[in-house]
Amino acid sequence: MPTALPHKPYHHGDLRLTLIAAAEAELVEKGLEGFSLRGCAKRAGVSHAAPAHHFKDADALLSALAAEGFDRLNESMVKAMDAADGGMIEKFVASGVGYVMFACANPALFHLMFGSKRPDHESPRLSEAGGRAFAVLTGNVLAMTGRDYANDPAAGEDVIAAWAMVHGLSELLIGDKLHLPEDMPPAALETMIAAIIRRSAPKS
Amino acid sequence: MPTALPHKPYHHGDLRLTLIAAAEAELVEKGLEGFSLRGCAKRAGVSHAAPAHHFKDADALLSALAAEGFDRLNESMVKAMDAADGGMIEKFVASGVGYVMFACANPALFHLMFGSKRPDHESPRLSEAGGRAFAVLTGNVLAMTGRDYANDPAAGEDVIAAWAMVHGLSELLIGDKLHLPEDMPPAALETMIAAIIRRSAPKS
DNA sequence: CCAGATATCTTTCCATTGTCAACATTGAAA
DNA sequence: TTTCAATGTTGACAATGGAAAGATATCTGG
Repeated sequence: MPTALPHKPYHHGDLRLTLIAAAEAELVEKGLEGFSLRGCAKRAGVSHAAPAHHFKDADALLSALAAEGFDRLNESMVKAMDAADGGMIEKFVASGVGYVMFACANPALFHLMFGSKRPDHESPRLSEAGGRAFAVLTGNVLAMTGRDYANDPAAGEDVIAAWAMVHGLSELLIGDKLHLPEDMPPAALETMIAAIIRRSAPKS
Repeated sequence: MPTALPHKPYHHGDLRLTLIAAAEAELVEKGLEGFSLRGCAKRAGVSHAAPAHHFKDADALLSALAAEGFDRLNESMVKAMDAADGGMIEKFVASGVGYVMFACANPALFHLMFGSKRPDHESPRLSEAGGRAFAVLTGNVLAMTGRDYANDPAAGEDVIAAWAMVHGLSELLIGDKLHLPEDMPPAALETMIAAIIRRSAPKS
């Protein structure tokens, strides 16, 4: 057994990553509206001014967290898509379900990613992560229609319709706007979500 | 006594209504994240503590503003619907376009209404105003299908799909996630929105 | 018509927050 | 070893939401 209790080191080690994790915990617990940088510092066990050495300001920390969120959204879509068996339509539907399920599992993070101006959405890290997630959906839609995104205006409409459907569904579910039966089993919910997303599939 | 309906203040004229208007101006200028109660008071020309006599706290003021927003959303949908000529499908599409256009014209307010937990969404004033707007969409969808909302599960799916589509479209447009051509004329945008909403119409 | 009573507004005060500046500690390069 | 940049800490500041208490205008009962 360690005889000497380790005196808290002056330097944390990897405060940057710890702060991002702390920020997510803070976000989940307090919501974006109650989010506090000092709260994150406290969770990480450092003084209130320590984060400044890793993030320019509170919004920069939220930017990093949002970017991680987009990575995980992307992962959720790809995993669901790969697990789906069936034709391209089913892969498309599955990726959409992955999108919605990510939102439902991470409402506060989703809100940060899509409903807040605090993260710097122009930053390369963030816009590229968002672009990758967007590309999954776009790829699936275009694979179904065989259209040319760059030249065929209808292709853009296909993509927008599909994205709007999964995104709107996510927002309404998160915001608890749909008054679904309380006793609805998760499997039934997922089936319903899939059915609705299937409606937005381009009719080739 | 000229009027008698609500309490008529005297000092300021009607600080309650003035504050709601000030809150909207503050919201539009600073966004929800930069919204400040003291800023509202300054706009209204009163001391920073005056609002407390009309609203329990800042969130209560935002609740009142959100409720007004739902009234105006409702109005936007009904007006667009009434102006549309054509069958029920066109009325449905028009009301959806009214929804999206309201969102585009009032992004900050829309964000307050749907993307914030600060307003008390359980309050009767707010939930009833939201219910009225929801009912317009529901009514149109059911009128198209002739389904029974209470008993036919597919009816609920029709409604959710339609709402998710218009709502998702609104969020994506507001959030500037769709990289639409800069030079796109508003009329073309509206046409595209209508075309996308039409996809979500139940196929009876 | 007058004297509380009441509603409205102001001033003052406090805790919390984000950010800045100044200082302390550490590990690593020179 | 010495220096120094990176990384922490403490202390200060202004802005904010909210509470408390005083000031003032309007209403209401006599």
